[in-house]
Amino acid sequence: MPKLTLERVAELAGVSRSTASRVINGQDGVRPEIRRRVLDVVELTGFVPHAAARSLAGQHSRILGLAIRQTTEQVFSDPYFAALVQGISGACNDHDQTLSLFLFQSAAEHEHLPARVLRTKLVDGLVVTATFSDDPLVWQLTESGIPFVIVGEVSNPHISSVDADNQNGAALVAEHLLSLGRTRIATVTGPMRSAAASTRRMAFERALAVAGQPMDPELVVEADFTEDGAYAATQQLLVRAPDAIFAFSDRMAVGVLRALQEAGRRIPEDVAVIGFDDLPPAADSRPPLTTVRQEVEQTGSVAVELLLERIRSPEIPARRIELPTRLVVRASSVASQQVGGQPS
Amino acid sequence: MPKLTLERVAELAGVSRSTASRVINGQDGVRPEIRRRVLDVVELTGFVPHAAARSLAGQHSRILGLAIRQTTEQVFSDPYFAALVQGISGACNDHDQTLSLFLFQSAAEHEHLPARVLRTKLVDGLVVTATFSDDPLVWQLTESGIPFVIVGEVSNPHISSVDADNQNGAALVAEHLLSLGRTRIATVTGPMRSAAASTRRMAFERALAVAGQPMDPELVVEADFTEDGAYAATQQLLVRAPDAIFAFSDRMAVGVLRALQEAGRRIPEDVAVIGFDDLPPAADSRPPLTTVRQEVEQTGSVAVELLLERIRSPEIPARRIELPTRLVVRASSVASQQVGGQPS
DNA sequence: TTGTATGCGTTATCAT
DNA sequence: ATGATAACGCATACAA
Repeated sequence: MPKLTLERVAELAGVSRSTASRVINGQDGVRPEIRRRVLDVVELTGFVPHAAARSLAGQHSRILGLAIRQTTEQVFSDPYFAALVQGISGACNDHDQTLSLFLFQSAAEHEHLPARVLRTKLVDGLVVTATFSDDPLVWQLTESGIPFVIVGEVSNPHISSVDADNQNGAALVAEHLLSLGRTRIATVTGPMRSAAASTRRMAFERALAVAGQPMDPELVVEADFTEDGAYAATQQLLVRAPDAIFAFSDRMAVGVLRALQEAGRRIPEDVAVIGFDDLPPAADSRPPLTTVRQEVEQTGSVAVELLLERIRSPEIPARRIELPTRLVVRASSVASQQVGGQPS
Repeated sequence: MPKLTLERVAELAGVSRSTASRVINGQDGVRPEIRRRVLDVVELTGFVPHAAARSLAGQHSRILGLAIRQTTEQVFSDPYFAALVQGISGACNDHDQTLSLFLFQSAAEHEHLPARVLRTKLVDGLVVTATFSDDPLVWQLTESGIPFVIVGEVSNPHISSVDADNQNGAALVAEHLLSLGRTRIATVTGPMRSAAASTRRMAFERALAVAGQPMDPELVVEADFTEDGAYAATQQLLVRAPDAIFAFSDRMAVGVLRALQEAGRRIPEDVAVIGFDDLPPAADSRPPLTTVRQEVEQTGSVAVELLLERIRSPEIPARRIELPTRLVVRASSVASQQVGGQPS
C-alpha cells in the first residue's frame, strides 16, 4: 500500500497533483465537480499534507511562535498568561496555525532564539510578550527580519504591538476614587522597568493632578506584581493612613486586601481598594474587587491576527492597537455593591 | 548575494554538499582538516540548516510536542506545570529539540490533535500529561503509531510512562502520622478519576490498615486539587474532629490550613497537616508544610529522554519509570520545627 | 480550467 | 574519506 501523498490523492481522484493541491488549499479555479471528487478522496483516505514538504515548497511553515520573556515560574502562576495564551492559542487554531512556545530560563537561552528558531525558518513569525523598554531581543528580531508583534509597549513605532489602554484605565480609577471623595490615595505599583506599570503610574498621577489633587509621593510604593509583594508594600503604607489604594494588578490587590484586613481596616469604609485586569482573582476576592477590566484573551487573538497580517503583507506599515479598558465597580470601593461598569 | 544554504557553505569551504552535511551533523569519517574548514565557514557565515528541508529529507522534524490535557486556566495556575514544563523545556534544549505546546480548550480541539499534528508529521513524538485512566487520546495515539510517553499513569503496560512514586509517598505520610500518634487521620483527596489521586488514596489507606489503624471512611473527602476546594472540604471535615489531614497537593494543603486556622485549630498541636509535591507553596506557607517531595522538573526531563529513546529505538520495549519520593518534615506536623527529609 | 515541469534545502545511497 | 545523485512531498509559474 503506497504512502498517502498528494500524488496518491490526485491519482485516486483522477486528476493531476496541481489540481489536487489547489483543492486542498482552497484555491478557486477548479470545476465544482472535480473539487468534489478530490475532496471525497481526501475525506475517504484522511489525507493531510506533510508539514515539512509544504513548508519547503511554499513559503510558510504555518507555525507561529510565542516568546514569553518571563521565567517559567512567573508564567505558570499568573492568570494573565493563562488568558493571553488562551487567546493566542484559540486564534492560531482558527487560522490553522500551529503554536510553538518558547520559554526562557537562563540568559544563555536568549541567544538561542535568534539562531535556532529564526534562521531555521521554523516559525513564520513571533508574538513577543511585554518586555521592558528597549529589550535587546526586539533589536535582534528587527535585524533578523522575521515578522513579529509585541504584546505590551514598544518605543519603536515601526513595530506592531497590541496592548490594553492603560492610560485610560488608570484615569478611570483616579476619577472613580475622586468621585468617592477619597483624599489620601495611595498606589502599589509594579516595577518601574515594566512599561505597563510606568504608564499606569504616569496616567494615574496626571489624572489626579489635573483634578487638583496631586499625588503624594509618600503614598506611592513600588511592588513586583505578586500578592506577597503587595502585602508587604501595603504594610509600609499603613502608617501613612491612606483612604484608597490602587494596586496595579488584581493579584496585588488581593495582597493589599489581606494586609488591610489584618490591620483591622474596613473595606471600603476605611480604605477603598482597586485592582487592575479583572482576571479570576478579582471577582472572587472578599470583598469583590473594583478593578479595571482589560480584555486579555482578546489581546492575544488580536496579536495573532496582527502578526498574520504582517506575515502576509509586510508592506502594510506597523501599527499599534490598544484595546479598551473599563472600570468594573464592586464592593471593594463602594459599600452598597453595585455591579457593572462605567463607560470609558 | 546568494542565499545561505548548505550548498553555498560547501562551495565556500571547497567541498561537496555531502561532506558539509556530514560535518554539520557531527558524523565522523571526515578528515579533521576538512572538518575545520567547513566549521570555519559555518561560524563565519552563521549558517543554520533549514528546518523544513531537514525534516523532509531526513526522518525527523526535531520537534517534540507537549500535550497538556487540562484547561489552559488550570495549567497556568498550577506550580506543578511550571516545574514540569521547565524540566521538559530544558531537556529539549539540551537535546537540540524544539518544544511545541498543545493546549486543549474544548472537546472539539481534541479531535484536531491527531489530524493536524500527528499526520502532518509535524512532531517526532509527544509527551502527554497525566490523563485519567483509559483516556481515549491514548488509544488514538497508539493507533496513529506516533511515539509518545505519558507523564502519570497508564493502564496499558506497552506504553512508556514517567511518574512519581505515589505509593511510597502516601505510605510515608501514613507512617509519619502514625509515629506521631495521630488517630483521627483524614484525607482531602483529588478527584478519583485522577489516577494519581486514586493511587495515593489506595496506598495511604493500605498503609494505615496494615498498621492496624484502618481509615475511617467519614474522614475521606474528595476535592479538586484547588485551594478553595480543599478549604471547603476541610470545613466539612471539621465536625469529625480530625487530628491530622493529608491533602493530596500542597495547594490543597494551603486551603486546609486556612480553614483550620479560621476555625481556631492550632497546627500542628490540634491537627497535623501534610501536603504533597513540595512545590513553592509548601515551604512558604505558615506554618511551613510537611509534604511529600516529588521531583517534578526531573520528571519532565526524564519524559523527554524516554521519548527520545522511543523515537530512536522503537524496538526497545516500553517502560515505566517511577521517580523516588521522600517525606520533608516541616512545622505543620511537628512542633519543634525540624528541617530535612526522611529517607524513603 | 487543468496539467507539466521545476525547485525548495537537506539527507541518504551508492559509487569512487 | 569524499562526491555525485536520487529522493523527500508539496507549491507554483507556466504552458496548454
